[in-house]
Amino acid sequence: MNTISTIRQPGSEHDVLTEDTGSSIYERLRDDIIHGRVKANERLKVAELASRMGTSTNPVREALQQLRGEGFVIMTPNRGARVRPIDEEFVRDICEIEVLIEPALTRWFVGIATKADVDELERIQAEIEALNFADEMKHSNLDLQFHRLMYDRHYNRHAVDLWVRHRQILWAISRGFPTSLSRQSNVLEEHCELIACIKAQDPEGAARAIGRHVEGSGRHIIERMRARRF
Amino acid sequence: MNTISTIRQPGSEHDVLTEDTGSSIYERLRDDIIHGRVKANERLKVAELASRMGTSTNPVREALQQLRGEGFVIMTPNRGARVRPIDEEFVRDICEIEVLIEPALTRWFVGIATKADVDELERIQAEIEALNFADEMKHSNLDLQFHRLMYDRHYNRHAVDLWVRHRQILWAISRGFPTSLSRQSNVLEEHCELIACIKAQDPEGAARAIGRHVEGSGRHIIERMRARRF
DNA sequence: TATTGACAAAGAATGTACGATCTGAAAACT
DNA sequence: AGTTTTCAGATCGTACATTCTTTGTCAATA
Repeated sequence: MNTISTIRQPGSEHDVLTEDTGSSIYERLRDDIIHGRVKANERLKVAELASRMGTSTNPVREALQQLRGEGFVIMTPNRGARVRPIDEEFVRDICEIEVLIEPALTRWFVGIATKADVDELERIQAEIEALNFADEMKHSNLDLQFHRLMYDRHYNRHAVDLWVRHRQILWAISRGFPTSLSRQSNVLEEHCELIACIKAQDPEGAARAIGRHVEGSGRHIIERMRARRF
Repeated sequence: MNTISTIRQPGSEHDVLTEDTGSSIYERLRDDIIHGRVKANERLKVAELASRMGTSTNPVREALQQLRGEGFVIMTPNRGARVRPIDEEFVRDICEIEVLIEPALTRWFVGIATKADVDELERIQAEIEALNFADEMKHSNLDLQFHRLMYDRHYNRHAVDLWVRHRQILWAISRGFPTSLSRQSNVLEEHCELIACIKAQDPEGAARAIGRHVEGSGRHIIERMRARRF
């Protein structure tokens, strides 16, 4: 039923609390991994992390277990945890999965979208265009609103959760990366095309549009990752 | 609620050593959740679980964190862990995702399959037919071999991991459920159709076949779950 | 002399115990 | 009756013990 948002949402309003409150030692570890601040396959020693985080070992252990469950670290018995590499392949894999899932979610949305929904999508899109990528965080929030409007009511909560998680990862990776001008115009164009298909009650067209959207987004992130290499 | 996890699994095919070491307390908890031996949204108290498992609280805490990462339990700060409900919707959700992913994996396999691969598939299929669902565990292993042959070499490790996890969940749920005769014949037929499409180098046909296979499997599990209700 | 093997010691992960802190609800009070 | 207080129960954090892995040294042999 409504397992609504029992899942934590690190994205929106973080920071500020920061400090060593330990509330986010999981997030700090996750961020370090995603952003590549710890090398791939590097060993994660609990004692070392604990002293760095300013806590004892137990919270670190539990954070590592959670990350293990999410697939970010790989643990072998009596041999500790290692960082799962977050490389271009990882991004490609995630995006390929999303290329399969998001069109399905979108196709369903076309069937249940009301006039109010379309109006709301156009309103958000207008805001996005007005902002014009000036503020990375605001843009991300608007983009999230845009897609959330389509997916949030879907009955397949598991698929939506997967989408949320993948999106968080991709966003964390691409945070700080500048968006190229060509990608900017593509994003706007793809959103508009999507809205047009929804208006026209064209599920297949909408699915294709979102497929291109996801694929383009993934390609852009990978290019940025390659560029950072130097 | 009394003897939740004290039941020994007779056919547990784990390689000797695991036994009651730390990782198995994770498996026991996971099994209890998947099989519905703990009620949905029921609170999981670490001390209680620890005494039942015969260990101290720390291993339990870490197991819970891992389960949290995998989405089986929901944790809120200072308020502990609750069981995420594993119901028909959950199974349906997982299957719908697999209906999207597995055809993609299969489509790719058709492009790289060799004659040796086809021979191996046919050999396994012959074994399955010879066994004819006489031994649930053996059948499951053969079926796993069959699909693993197709997926294991895929470049998208993330998608394959997702498939493995989903398969484990579905298998854990359906373990002990008898397979209806109609489902049995469908399984054999779908496998053969799949092999035929691979031989004929027909990716789309193979994708459709595996799609039906997954969908039929999911429907069968859900029907069995409903039947158990009474 | 160089290589290999055993063995001991350091390092790290896992398990146990206990104290601190928070939550939830019943009991006491105005 | 509604509000506050109190207290048991549970979670979370710290410290320590145990067990396993890894490393480094030294001796024996070719």
